[in-house]
Amino acid sequence: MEKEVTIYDIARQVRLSPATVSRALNDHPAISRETKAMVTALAQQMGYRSNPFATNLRRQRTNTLGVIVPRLNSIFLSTVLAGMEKVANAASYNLVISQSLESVRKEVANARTLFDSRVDGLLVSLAFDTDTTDHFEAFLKKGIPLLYFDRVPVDQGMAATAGSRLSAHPATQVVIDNEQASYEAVRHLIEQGCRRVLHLTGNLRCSVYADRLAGYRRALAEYDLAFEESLVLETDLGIEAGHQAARQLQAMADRPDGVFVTNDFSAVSCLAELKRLGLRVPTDVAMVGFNDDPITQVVEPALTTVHYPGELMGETAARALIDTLNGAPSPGQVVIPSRLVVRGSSLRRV
Amino acid sequence: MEKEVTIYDIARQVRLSPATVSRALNDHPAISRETKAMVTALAQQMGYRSNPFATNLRRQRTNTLGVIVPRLNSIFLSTVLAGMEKVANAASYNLVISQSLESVRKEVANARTLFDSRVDGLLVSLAFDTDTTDHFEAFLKKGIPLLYFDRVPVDQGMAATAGSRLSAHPATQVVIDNEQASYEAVRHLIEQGCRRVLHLTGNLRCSVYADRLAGYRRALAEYDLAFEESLVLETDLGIEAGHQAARQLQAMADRPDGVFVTNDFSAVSCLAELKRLGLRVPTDVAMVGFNDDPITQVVEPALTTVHYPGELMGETAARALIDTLNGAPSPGQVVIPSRLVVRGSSLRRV
DNA sequence: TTGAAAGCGCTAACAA
DNA sequence: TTGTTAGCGCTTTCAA
Repeated sequence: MEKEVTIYDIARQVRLSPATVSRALNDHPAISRETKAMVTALAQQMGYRSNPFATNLRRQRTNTLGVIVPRLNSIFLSTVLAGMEKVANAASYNLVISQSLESVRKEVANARTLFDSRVDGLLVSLAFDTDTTDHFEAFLKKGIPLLYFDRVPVDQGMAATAGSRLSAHPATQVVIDNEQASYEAVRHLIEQGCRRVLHLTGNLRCSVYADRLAGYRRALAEYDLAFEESLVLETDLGIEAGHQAARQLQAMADRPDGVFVTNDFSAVSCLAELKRLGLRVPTDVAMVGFNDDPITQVVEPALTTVHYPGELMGETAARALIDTLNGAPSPGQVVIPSRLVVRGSSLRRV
Repeated sequence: MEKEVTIYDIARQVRLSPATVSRALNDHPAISRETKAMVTALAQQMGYRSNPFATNLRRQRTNTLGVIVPRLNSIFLSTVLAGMEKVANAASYNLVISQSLESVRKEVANARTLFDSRVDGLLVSLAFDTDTTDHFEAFLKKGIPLLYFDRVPVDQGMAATAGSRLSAHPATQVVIDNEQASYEAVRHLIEQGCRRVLHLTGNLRCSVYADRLAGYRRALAEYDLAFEESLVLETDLGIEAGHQAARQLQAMADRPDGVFVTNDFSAVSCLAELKRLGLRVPTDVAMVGFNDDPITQVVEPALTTVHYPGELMGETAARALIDTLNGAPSPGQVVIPSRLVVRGSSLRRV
């Protein structure tokens, strides 16, 4: 374990003060070309590496962004993270990632940890059961920029803020227009001839699912179709939820002829079970999923779904946060485009 | 932006020295109960939070583990990361995660960044085309523990070290026995009556794929089946690779009756294409995948695969690294159990 | 263009 | 059981 080289060591060698070395290394304008060249070369040669703790201690910033996601092992979230990492890395920020495992308790703890480790900014997608943002107040109080992405606080969902462009809450948010995307998905099913559309979804306290339900209702209303409480299945969107939904659907007296699932994985498992039960997709039941998970393209029939650009969302969120850190004003709410991708599972009219 | 509370502020209030406050806060044995209680209470009340940079600068450690993975948006890797995060978090370590995007160049850059940010330890799964570990030498030289998981340096794969329990390289590694897992998968196909088994795999310079090929060969040899170069397809294991493999298989003169794919996603896309081409699975072609991705259970027929416990691997790796940091000797090579999960895609004899 | 000096907040050896 | 003191490595104000 060798001794670390410091700017003092370099200073001694070049017979300059540590201050000058520091300036030279930081490309300070007041330092002469030659000095800079000399110092840089020597630093390189001596294997110098700056000590970020000393720097951070001095500068009072960390060049680190905190991230809290519900889970790491989801293809959507890891794609978002990949986008964030790309942008953060390019701007020489590190990402400290933690997962709430869909529990507010853990989310609160994570927030606390990240606050204590003094991240320069925070990127958050909320847990299933988070219904308050009190645990993020500390960041706002300290002026640490906070950005919500995808699952934002409920009172900030698209449906809630529609009409009032500005949210009272000072945090930036990056979302897709879940209400509209859902509306289009359901409208598509109706246009394919569906009259009873089952809606298999997640926790409705979550902004994304609440907004999607709103879009579902809007589409029904527009086509004068009655909204039925019993056609909305609130589940954990797991593999089992899909199977069960299929069985429920089949058992219904007035059998639905369309299913809109807010998650591809669940949709695919529902589709598989429907086929097993002898129902034809899309003939008997047309289906639309959500996310455009790669899985949609390997099932038979391929699943119609809402394309949801995870990587772009991650990039956008990271970029927005870093911009804020650099003094730009908060962009408020950024809406990432999404679109319906029509495939075999919903195409009935040829 | 309020002023931060420091131990000096607390010290002033309780009329003690900063050193005592520091000790009290760190639960130092030499400090009296009452003092501790008093200090802790006041700290809490004043909204004190320790400054990790000062601490790190002083202690010369960061309580941070670096992670380099090929990609973030893979269900397997994000599951591994989830496991790591859980363990690290519990031991109050932060994870700084970066992705190499399967490129050595980026991997080298990431290693450099993490080295400079002085992580206490490093967890690495190598990129596709990494064939040297020179860029990690700096860590070893500085005595920073290094642990490889899943994709380890080639000269350290199971096949290479079989027999010689100890590797010359000082880095710990956490892997599954790819050679054995692959052997069992192929043996299973053979026992189901397959005589020509196509092997769709990834970059053979990667330890995992090289080892799996070795297992494939061993199984063939054991049953006196000839090894044919042309039956090994080295691809990027993407969705297209699966499709293409299916088409190639169909076009072969002496058509293979089994396929062993080293990745479920690719396997599933191959399966879908085989069905499209009119081949029956498992009757005409029996299939086995690798990873036990949830996707395997929603396809028809369900895919036989090698269960590969990502979360456990992540937990084990993080724990091993942290143990090393706490002075435990390196466990050398840790082998995580894996097992063949037989499902419909390979079951021919009833 | 460069240097001196102070200080960021904390910990630990040594002393009491 | 507590205090004194020095210093981790860096940046920055002020002065030259």
